[in-house]
Amino acid sequence: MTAQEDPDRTVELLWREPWDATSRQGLSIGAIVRAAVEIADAEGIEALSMRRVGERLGFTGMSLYRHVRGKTQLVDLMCDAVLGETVTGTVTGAGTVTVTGAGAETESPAGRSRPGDPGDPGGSGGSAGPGGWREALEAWARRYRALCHRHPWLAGVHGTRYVPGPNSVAGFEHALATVAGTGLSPAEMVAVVGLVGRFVEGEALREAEVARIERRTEVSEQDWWGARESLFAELSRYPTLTAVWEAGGYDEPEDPFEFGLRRVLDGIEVLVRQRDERRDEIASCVVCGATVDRSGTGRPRAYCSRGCQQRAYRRRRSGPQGGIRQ
Amino acid sequence: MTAQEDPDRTVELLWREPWDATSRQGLSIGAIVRAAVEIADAEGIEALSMRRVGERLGFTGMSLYRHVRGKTQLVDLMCDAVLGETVTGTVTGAGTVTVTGAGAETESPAGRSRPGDPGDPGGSGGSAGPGGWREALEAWARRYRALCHRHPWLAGVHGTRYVPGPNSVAGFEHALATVAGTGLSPAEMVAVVGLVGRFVEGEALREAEVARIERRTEVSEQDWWGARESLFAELSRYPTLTAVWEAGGYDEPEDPFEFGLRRVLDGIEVLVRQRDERRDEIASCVVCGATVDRSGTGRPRAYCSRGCQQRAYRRRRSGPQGGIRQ
DNA sequence: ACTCCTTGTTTATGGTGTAAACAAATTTAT
DNA sequence: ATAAATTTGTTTACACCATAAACAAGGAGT
Repeated sequence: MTAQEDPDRTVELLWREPWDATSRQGLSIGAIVRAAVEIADAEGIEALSMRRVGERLGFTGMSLYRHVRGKTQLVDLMCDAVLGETVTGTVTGAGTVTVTGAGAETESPAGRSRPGDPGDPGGSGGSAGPGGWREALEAWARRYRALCHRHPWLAGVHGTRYVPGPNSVAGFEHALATVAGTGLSPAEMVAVVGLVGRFVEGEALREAEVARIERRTEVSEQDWWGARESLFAELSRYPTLTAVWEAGGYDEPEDPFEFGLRRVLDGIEVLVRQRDERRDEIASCVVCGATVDRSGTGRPRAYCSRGCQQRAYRRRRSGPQGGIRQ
Repeated sequence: MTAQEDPDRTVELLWREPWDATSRQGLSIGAIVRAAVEIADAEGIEALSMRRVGERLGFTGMSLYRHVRGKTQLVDLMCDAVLGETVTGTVTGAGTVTVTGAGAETESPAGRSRPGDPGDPGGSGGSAGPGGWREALEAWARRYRALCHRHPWLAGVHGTRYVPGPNSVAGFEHALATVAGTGLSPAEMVAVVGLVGRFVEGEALREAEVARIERRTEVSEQDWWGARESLFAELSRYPTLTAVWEAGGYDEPEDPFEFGLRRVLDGIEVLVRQRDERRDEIASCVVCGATVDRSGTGRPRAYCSRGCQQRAYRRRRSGPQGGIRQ
């Protein structure tokens, strides 16, 4: 979903509006989002319609439009609501989803999770010392996957212009912290987190689809493929495929998530090791590339001079080149 | 899409039916699929409807149902049609898509590509000697990505029960051949190809979505994020994110595809090297794990005894454990 | 000439998101 | 207290969508 219209209103809703403020006749954003999540969890995102949500709450479908701009915005809110789940908490039951959306400035008592909190989608702890980044990043990936399992529609809904809410950003912050101090450049850190995040989403998407179809058609993946004899008859003309098949390549398949995650993390580790080698070498200015004095103590300098520091600042002010995404 | 109903009919259509057989009043499967691809290419998959396809051909929407079971089957056919494109060929123009579906057994003159053909979606050449697997696999990934660029709906439509057609299988065969002879186990070969394939699809999905939204809303990704000042105001409380931002992590972002592909291939290379080390060591029986005699010459044995070979055979006969997917 | 089959059309059903007009109730201003 | 304004939910309407079912017309086989 894309929040195509009025993303600023979505930001407002996500970050500054109290979701539990019930209107005169009892409708509230929190209730709407919660009902929508319940429907999507139980029957899939394609079963989610404005009418369904409204009627579940005892209203008409159109009543929602007084609180929410439209369906795409509702989905945006659903995403962040769900991303705010405590990792250990129960999930899809009626009203279990924590959708408190109290103001960010006001330290509300029933406040939401903050970056670094054990309750954020990132979970506990940052990078646990040098070399600990891998365990932490892997754990983050697994928690994210578990979340996608609990809400099978989530992975299929994350768009490129998804407006990030507090819970989404908290998770991203945690993941970034995970690879901080590895010697990766800032851009590489962002890329690493994005890569792992999209990997998880991709795999979760498959897994969710398999589960959904198996439930709907009541025929397992294995049975379905086993019944495709008319297809297998055509496959004997492909030598490599046949060889792989006959060598038992499909008897005990690798788990796609486990296999993929290991490969991706291995690939990242290769990069980290590369950067690690150069960490102690001469640093270069981020702007002009000139060598930077290493005083040996304190925070290492990023710029060779005040001039370059200022140039970097001006460049930043002109706006980002790509979106901030999880 | 899932081909939920009557997949055997889809197999029939993909592998054995001639698509160019025009009926009395001029409708044919080939024409239908071609028109559908044109619409989806030009206006996105969400603009594709049975009515649109029918009317583009001068018929009603219902007329299609005499040739195609329903929309999901049509999408399945579209996939394989598009997967059959010559890599170098032109693309989205009217009628350029090669959707010849002549029989597989009969060597039709305007026949489709075969595994290993330079014209298959896999492209030319298998693994180019030892160590060449990486270049070949990378090239395959890039071709697949290019295909997804030409048909932005493709990546978002590949499901787990997608019925593979001849072009799809040819591409898969090629990719498998790419990693044959690396010392990977058959199951690992399948997993590697699946990982890379899904990575490409995932990235292509994002790229397609960005392009689609940018075209529809006429505001670039950069401009859109630049306009989210009300959001940025909230972000200063996240220390790592702020640090990354201030260090210029978003000034020159890594290209997600290039970065990710390198990581994934690096990760695979780690695995390949692991297997390579053990290649010359003592092999173990695939079934019972016992050591296998290495005669030193000829094809290395996979089983320790005739008994284990037979057991493996019976296990294979009972059907596959997972689907064959690209 | 008669029947059967193929193919395209018409009609109908139940679903979707949401714009616009409307009605009631509460809040605010006077 | 009274009137105006605002909020909030409802009704109606529109333009789509996939597709089931009945129907009509033409060709092929006998």
